[in-house]
Amino acid sequence: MDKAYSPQDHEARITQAWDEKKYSNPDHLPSQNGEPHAVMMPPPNVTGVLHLGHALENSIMDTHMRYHRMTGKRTLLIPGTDHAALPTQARVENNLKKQGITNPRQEYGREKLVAMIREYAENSKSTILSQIKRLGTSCDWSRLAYTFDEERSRVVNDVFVRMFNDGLIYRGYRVVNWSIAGQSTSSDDELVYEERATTLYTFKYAKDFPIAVATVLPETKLGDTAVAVHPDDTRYQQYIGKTFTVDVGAETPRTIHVIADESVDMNYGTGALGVTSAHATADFDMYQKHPEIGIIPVIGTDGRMLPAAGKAYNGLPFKDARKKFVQWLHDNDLLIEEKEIVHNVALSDRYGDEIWPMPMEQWFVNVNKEVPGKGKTLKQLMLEAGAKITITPERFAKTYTNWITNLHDWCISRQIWWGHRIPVWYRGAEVVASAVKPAGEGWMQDADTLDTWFSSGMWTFSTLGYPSSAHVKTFHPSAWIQMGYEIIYLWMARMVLFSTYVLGEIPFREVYIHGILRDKQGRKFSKSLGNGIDPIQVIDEYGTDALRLSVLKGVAPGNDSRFYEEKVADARNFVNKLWNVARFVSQMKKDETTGPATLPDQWILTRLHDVVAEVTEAYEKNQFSQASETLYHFVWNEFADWYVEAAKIESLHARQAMNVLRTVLALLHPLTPFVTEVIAKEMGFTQEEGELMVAEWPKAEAFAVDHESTKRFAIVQELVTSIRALKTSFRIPPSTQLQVLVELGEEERALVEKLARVTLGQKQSHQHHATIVVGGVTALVILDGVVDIEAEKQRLKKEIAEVEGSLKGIQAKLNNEKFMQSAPEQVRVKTQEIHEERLVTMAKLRESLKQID
RNA sequence: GGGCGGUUAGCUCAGUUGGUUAGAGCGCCACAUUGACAUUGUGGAGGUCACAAGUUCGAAUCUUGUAUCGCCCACCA
Repeated sequence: MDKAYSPQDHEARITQAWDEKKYSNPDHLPSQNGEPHAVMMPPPNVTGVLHLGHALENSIMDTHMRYHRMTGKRTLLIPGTDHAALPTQARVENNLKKQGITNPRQEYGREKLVAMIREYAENSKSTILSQIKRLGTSCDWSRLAYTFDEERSRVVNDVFVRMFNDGLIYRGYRVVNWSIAGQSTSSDDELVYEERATTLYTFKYAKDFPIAVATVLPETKLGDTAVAVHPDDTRYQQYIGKTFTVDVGAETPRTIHVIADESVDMNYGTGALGVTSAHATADFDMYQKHPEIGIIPVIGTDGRMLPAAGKAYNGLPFKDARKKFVQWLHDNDLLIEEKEIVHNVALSDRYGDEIWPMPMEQWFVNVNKEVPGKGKTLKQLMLEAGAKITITPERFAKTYTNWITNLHDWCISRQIWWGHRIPVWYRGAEVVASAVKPAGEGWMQDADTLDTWFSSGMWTFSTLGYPSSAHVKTFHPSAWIQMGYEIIYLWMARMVLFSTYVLGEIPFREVYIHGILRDKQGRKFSKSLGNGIDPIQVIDEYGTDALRLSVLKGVAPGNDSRFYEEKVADARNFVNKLWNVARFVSQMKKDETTGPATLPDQWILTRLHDVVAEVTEAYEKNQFSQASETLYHFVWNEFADWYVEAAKIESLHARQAMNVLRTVLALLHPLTPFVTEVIAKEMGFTQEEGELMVAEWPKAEAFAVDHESTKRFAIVQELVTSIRALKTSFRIPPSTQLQVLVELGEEERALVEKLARVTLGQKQSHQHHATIVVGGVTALVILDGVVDIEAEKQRLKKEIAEVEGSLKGIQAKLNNEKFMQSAPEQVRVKTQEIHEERLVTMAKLRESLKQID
């Protein structure tokens, strides 16, 4: 074994070993009797390659999988990628635009552009898959899925047709979010909001119009059909129900209805709202309530004014129309006020341009219509299902419920080309939903494609060969899934929707929500900041095990965390520590590692009993941070610092070393799979590399608990630490062999002498000494000729003051009747024990001080 | 405007049902080249757990309020 662990020399080989063993495929597990335990990997988007967030996800998922696999379950982790319809097309188009192709769709046409996007997607995909491998993720590659492959497309079409026939998917004329740059709709959940300074104009439609309204988008006001006021507003009550004909400088006069609506805030602005039915979501809702007011779209999908805006405006870009209309208002003395305000602007998250509400014919999923045969709406089904899913941390359950409660119909049609084509066919007035072209001549398929979440929402069963049922039956619902909180709405909710509709069951039993990784300053990683870190580069430098450990340690579920190099370096050091412990153990003589247990053995086995129990519980609860911290501490501060040091003492050996190491490797394997595989093979725990992943999970009961030995060893530890501290405080070089008088058993004596570098019980007569009291044992450290007694006097006084302080608190408790009455027995007994021990310590320290005086 | 979360050592963060004198890593100070490891070892300094009130024998932990930072949602024209 090399002096230091070098991940670069081992990881590729171990990955290959895992590939050959195929244990990640449940059909190749040594035991086929385990309980099925399926987890679906959230498929990374092929918009790009993996970033650190994916490294976190893979670490979480794989640690979970490896633990459950070792406990004997039939584990299945399905890997995959997401074609990410609009985001991917946007990425490719934006790249082309940067290269000077201003209108890629016009330039290349549908077929050619789709081919270009496919090429880009395939490239990203293959990079992503190799990155997942390097992260050590034990997924079943034979079941690799892609949201846009043939199998998944078939499921998408099936489900669409079924929902269409059930009346849950409909085509409707409604206001949707339109991106001019992207020439497509966008769902409500994919808008980003930005605060921008803008001008708020207050004006009247005409001189004789009695009510003033305000707007930040004057050009849309050419399409106003009503003014809404609050029914209780005494200023405007007289006008409610009336109509006014106004000249807005367009070709034809406008008819403005004055309507009453509770949603109008009479204290805001003029207390009246100009209703632009066609270009505002809220206004469109009002139009649906009051259809008599009418709707006049004035802006086209290209961002230019429509003929309905009037001859003077027709064809003008909206920005020019804005100027022109404001000028007209000004010239006609209708402009009452111009005010600079900060306004929340909705932007397309992928194309970055302002979103325009536009009325259009689009496809929607109706969430408020009863599902045939279920007697409930999709919304109700989603709420019910949500209650059956365990979400960690719990607080996100509320987030989910709130969102579902406010859910609107979901616009699923997109006007981009990269994605599942809507399986709807038209011929004249006939409309048929079908995966394949209906029989007969003259059928035309809908030109639009489906929202990407329409396909990824079926991920939990589309990956299992649905609709053929055997596989679905075994592995659905998934046992567990992990995801970032930012996709609870986008993805989790949609998986619940499709699973409850299609299969009548929840998609997964448990959801583990993680936060996002930020940089050292707490900023999000982003392209524009240029603070991105390539996980593969981190792996190249520190190794996969170190990366995995560094993103899991010290992080609570659902919380964001910061990523920086020092953390990875720390994890790398730990991995190297483990390696060196193994190296030491492997150098021990074989006969030293068998035979009756020594005191350090009894102590470490007792500790191991507790550690196995703690770590198992932590993994069971997906407390990855807890598991890694317990193991970090045990391996470094107990196994290495005490047990291995004790093992160097010839008379004591360390017979359980192999046993402890074997157990530690198993416990650590889910977190640090590579180094543990290498060591397991080196030590002969496994026949071949790649087998540790199916080793049996350790059982706490396998390790004998010996409280008596633990106490004895604890005294040794405290004694050694105290003597070392004494040397430091008296500035005595550590190598100085002090004489110490103390009553101890043989094993303890050997340990203390070696570890504290002292000689026990040699010199009986002496002039002065320091006193150390631990666990009822008094040790006299002889200081003749080494240090002045005055120093010890000061040290003792400080020590006594400290013990006194703690005694006070304990005594107050014991003298408190209520404490004695109410505290549980366990706590009381413990407190009394400590009290007695402190009293003894105190007495001995005081006596010692007296002697000096 | 509504909802949620954070505030614990110089820094980054754990702290699972309330129970010894609140922990870790990094950083800092001092010491150490001892036969697994300098990707090291040993010892140490450093915290009134944001603040206030309350519940309790006992609060970092539960309740209420305040401050402050952050996130999400919302049709503020």
